[in-house]
Amino acid sequence: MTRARQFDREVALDLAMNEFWQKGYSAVSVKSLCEQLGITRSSFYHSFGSLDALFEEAMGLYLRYNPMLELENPKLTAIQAIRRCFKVLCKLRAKDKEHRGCLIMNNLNESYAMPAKTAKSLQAKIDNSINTLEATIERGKVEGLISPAQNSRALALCLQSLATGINTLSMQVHSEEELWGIADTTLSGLGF
Amino acid sequence: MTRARQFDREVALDLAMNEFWQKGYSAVSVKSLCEQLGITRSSFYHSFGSLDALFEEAMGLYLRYNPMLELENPKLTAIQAIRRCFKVLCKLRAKDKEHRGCLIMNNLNESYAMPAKTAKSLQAKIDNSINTLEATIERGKVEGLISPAQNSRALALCLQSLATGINTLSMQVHSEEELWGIADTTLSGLGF
DNA sequence: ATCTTATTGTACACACATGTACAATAAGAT
DNA sequence: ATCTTATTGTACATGTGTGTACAATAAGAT
Repeated sequence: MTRARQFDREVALDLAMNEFWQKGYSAVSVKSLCEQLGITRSSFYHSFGSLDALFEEAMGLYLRYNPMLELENPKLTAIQAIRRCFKVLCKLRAKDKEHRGCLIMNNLNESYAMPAKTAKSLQAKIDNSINTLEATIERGKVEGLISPAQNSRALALCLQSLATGINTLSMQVHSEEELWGIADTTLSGLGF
Repeated sequence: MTRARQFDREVALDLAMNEFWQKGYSAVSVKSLCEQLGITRSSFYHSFGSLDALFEEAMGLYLRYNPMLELENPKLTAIQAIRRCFKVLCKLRAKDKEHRGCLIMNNLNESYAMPAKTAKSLQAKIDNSINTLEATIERGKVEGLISPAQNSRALALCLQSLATGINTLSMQVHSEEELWGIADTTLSGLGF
């Protein structure tokens, strides 16, 4: 019917995700990606449309391994889920040999270099994380594990702050034990 | 004796600091700075040597208003100093109309784009922050306000994580009360 | 064998940025 | 008035990146 693509789109997307993760949005160019992939820019624009579109796709791929997904695990109580979520986060960050932290957080401060739409999409992912945490805390109240007197939104912000802190610190603190120490101590202090 | 400089070096440094703060290291160019200052690149290189050297100077200027300086206030106990430090941080971040977060933290993930020396200098500032926190906790132990059974390094990492979290969250959460809510709740949980 | 069409190759016309070189300038000391 | 010297103006040579345009290619359906 039509000429077949000569490169693997999945491989390209994976490379892009890792480039954005390691180097950050503004240090990734269409040209450098194409050189690494051995394809022409012509092919690139045809397959991905634009660098921003690819960045969006890369974020999507990245979030397929989001520790926050643990929060939706129905077999766990809210508190178990939250603790599990942070445990997985610490393990994931410590396991990363390149200590890249979190793709989403790392790129938040590069919003300025992005088209407004892309920057908003990035921020929305963080809002979404806060909302998921808040919903989980609400679930904990229903389960009777968290006092209804607590402010769910405020607690969710504490947890989001903790996640951010661990993500960033993981770039300099490489031991899973030390990272989990931060999470465990802070979570316990917050009553989780 | 010799021809006088036709622009204000302090003004230029201040502009540079704000550019690095808002846009991040890799989005700031010698050219754009010069255009904003109305000077030639020739003058720029003469006065500052290089963009990296200017970045170092800008970090120095930025850190003159570092909330962590509260930790060295001799009139406060270790715990008072730590709480004051976070109070000041929240106030500072909320007061920033542009919600830029922290210059140092924001640029950590752009390390890849910097010369190795600059990246190390940046990371050293974070290490230094952790060490200052740890020293303050040690002081708290001497003062009898913190149990000697606590792991100072681990607690310092918790606080550094909290500071990072607040810095980052402040880009999306603009209310001082909400930011201080995170700090206060987490600090209390940690025993501060 | 021919046709359709997504994909690929090549080229153009820009824009932005870098670092250096060298001559022109001007402030103030002699 | 002249001299010294940091500063400034202008130019060069180069590198990197962007987005588009158009022709060449090739896989598979007819």
